[in-house]
Amino acid sequence: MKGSDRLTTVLRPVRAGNAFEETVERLLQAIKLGVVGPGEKLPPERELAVRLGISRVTLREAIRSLSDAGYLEVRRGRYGGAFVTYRQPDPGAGELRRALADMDSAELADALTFRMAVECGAAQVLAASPLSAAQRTTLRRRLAEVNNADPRDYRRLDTAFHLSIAELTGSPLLAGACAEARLRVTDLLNAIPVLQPNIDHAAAQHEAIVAAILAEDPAAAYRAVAEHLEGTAALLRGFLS
Amino acid sequence: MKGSDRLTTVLRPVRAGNAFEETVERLLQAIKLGVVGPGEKLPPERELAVRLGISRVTLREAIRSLSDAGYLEVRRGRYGGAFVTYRQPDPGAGELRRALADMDSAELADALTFRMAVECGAAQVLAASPLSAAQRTTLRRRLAEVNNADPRDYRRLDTAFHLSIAELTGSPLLAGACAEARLRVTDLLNAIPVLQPNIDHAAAQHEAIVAAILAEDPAAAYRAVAEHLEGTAALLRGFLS
DNA sequence: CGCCTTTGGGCCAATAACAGACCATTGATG
DNA sequence: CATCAATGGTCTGTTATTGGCCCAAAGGCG
Repeated sequence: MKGSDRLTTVLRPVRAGNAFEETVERLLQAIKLGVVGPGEKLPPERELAVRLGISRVTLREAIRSLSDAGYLEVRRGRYGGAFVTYRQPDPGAGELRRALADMDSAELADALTFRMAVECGAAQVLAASPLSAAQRTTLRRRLAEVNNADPRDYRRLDTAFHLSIAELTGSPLLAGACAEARLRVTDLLNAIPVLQPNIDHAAAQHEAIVAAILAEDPAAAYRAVAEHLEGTAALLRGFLS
Repeated sequence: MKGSDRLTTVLRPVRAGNAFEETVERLLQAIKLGVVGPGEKLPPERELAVRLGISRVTLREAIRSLSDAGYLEVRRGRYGGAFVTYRQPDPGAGELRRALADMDSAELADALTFRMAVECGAAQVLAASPLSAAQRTTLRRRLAEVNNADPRDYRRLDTAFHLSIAELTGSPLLAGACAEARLRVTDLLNAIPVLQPNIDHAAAQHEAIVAAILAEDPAAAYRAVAEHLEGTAALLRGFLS
């Protein structure tokens, strides 16, 4: 990006697509990030439409298309709803190649850079502020959850852990940015096989991140998060070249 | 924000308003951030509509309303266009109070936290990567521009300096996030009188930021940016209580 | 069993937004 | 002074999106 491209930075597209497409994308995010886990259901259409700021008709079209694509199963009547049927595919090396093929290298670099900046920033901000007992507890609980995760739930709880850090700062804007960042690489992350050595390694790094935040040491938090993210980033970049 | 509010983080509104409102907002950003300075003109309608991803009709309505509000002056014919007439008001203390009244305290805290995270992250990412000669030059030039700024142009060049850091990372997502963050506090910043002691103080901090980045020292970059932003943040917070 | 509540399903009329074609104005330039 | 190219101004028909209303299914409860 050239320095003179300031116009491009600010005068960028006002909307990413039409309401239908954006809604599909958003719901897919919720599903793939595991915000709504397998077997759970989305909020009722009427409520969800309000949350998303769109009409119920548009929402229903989006749900319909996700249901056609096999992500959701819709049931009518009381206690009905749109239930998540999606499970992360068990990834092989081919899976990752395929996922990477959907993304060009500039886009990948953008996403990785963005994620690095925003997650490091969030962790430091959190570490730089005095933490309440409740915040400490939440952080420790999320950490314990990832560490005890069933391998099938690993990605979901890992995401939950990372997002919690941003949410604990109390800034919805920051939490949204981290969710966005995570999302840009989810398909890739989900395509990486979850192996025990990787989990152990990540667990140690997660511990370091939490320790730095609890110690209210921003510099250490930065180092811990940067190291953690650099790991997967390097792995993904490696597959591209 | 409660930890269980993950739904709120991801299932947030798909669009902030209708196309017209969002367009007005975006153009106002470009004007207030000084991306298009006083006397300069916006890109031609046809081109701008493409950039913003909206129809020309909608864009024209937005331009019309900004022109009615006195931000723009539209001239027809070749070499015509929408020229920026807006100049930042010379602020007094009352100005700041008024600007703060438009924002509740949660919103302000959100914006300040977001800005802190995202600008610190950007500076660190930039400092953590090997810099090209061109990048170094751009950075130094922007710094010199702020330092030599006519007081009337100070805010604009200050914004340019901060945005450059994010842009130099080469990540449009990150640059967009920084622009967004800056924007959330522009009205407040513009309402703070620009006094010589403040300029001198900021200049020293800007020097420190650039020095840290050029030295490729992320930790120092974090400290420098955090200190710089904390200054204005504390000032603004002070006015609220 | 019959009713009630919650939830998805369908439909319709009104409005927003768009794409594209064409007109009008203006200043430079030959 | 006539022409041309770039630019804003206007119109028209089409598509997307909305809000509101009512229907249909399904499970719980008296």
